[in-house]
Amino acid sequence: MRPIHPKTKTDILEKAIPLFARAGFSGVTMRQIATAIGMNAASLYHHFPDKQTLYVAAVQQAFSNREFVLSEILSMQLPVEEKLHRFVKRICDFIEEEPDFSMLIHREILDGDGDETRLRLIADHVFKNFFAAVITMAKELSPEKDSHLLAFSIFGLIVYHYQTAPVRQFFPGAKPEHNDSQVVADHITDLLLAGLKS
Amino acid sequence: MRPIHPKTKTDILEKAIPLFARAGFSGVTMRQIATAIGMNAASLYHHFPDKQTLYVAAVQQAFSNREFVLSEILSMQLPVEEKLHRFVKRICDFIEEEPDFSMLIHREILDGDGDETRLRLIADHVFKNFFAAVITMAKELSPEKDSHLLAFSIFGLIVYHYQTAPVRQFFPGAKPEHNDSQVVADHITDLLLAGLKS
DNA sequence: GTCTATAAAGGGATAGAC
DNA sequence: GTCTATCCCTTTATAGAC
Repeated sequence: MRPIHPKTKTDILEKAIPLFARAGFSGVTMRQIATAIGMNAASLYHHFPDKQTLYVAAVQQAFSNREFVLSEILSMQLPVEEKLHRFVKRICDFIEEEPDFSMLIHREILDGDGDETRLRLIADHVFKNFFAAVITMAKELSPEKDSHLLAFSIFGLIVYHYQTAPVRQFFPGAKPEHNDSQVVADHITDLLLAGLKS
Repeated sequence: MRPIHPKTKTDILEKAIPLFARAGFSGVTMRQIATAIGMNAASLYHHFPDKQTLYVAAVQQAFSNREFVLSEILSMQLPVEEKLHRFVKRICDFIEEEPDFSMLIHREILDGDGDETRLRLIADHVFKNFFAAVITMAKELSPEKDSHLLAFSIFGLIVYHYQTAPVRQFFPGAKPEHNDSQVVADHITDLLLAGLKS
């Protein structure tokens, strides 16, 4: 007589996450979610009172258990240059492995503009650990700079590259290897360490 | 007996742009657009055959006549450091002045993933001139680097900062002046020129 | 060129059988 | 816990008067 409810509920959310990530709240219907799971739309209402609640639960589900290990890299006994490189590479790999997660954050920042609750969810659940790690990393490299601006600059360099990946292919100089995390991480690390004048 | 049609059609698009920018295609109804203009929803169908056509026209309208002058800065007789700074500042100011435009690009890259036509529209109409200017700038500063990666890195540094503005306030170290284009441009220029080790 | 009225379809949500 | 059936409202889109 074990409860099997938790699994079912989580199954729904896991199937809903990629749908919401790709089309947004108003771009996905309850019928589409139900079809993706292989159940009837009415059955969703047994697990969630309404679409909004299901959506918020899906976002929270997507944002939980993603506290991946940047701190591990920070505590390594390595030159800071090597640390930074591993650090950037780790974030690149994560974004490549979890495209739905990245798209959902991207979309939440866009759609949640003005909704403090939604934005705080991202800030607290998603970025908090990332951010703390980047701050630590940045201070080790450049203690006198504004760490807030610097942390978002480092994130931006990485994230924007993947955000624009679908459209980058149409620009001059685009190469297949520009989507290789090793190449991207090398480029970003080099730029961060030495700047344009290197 | 002058034709007043063009004006009316453009008026509709100009009112629709901010709505689509903030809520996306499926987040905006024909009634909302009509209300924003002060006309009946049915009347919209006199100007556009359907919602999809109106949307595409709105995006094209938003993306046209935005060829702002970066080339002017490039041709100035100034030290490259000063050029870069003006260049970055110019882009920051533009994003601040045209938040709808920036949000619409942001949203189109997200939603248009996989749709080659929509992505090409962005590539050709919006970024083409930006991109060419950044390439020129980057090559002047750092001819041996990969100019494609570099151009997107420079864009990314600037754009990501504004993208995350609504959520940045919830992070440690956030200050009001982080939303001042002068402060942002100074930070980014410094980082690009000298890197973290400065 | 804009309106009212309305058709036709879609989508959120509920009732109740199993 | 899932299904069928259905309600009801919204939305896209059309028809036709003015």
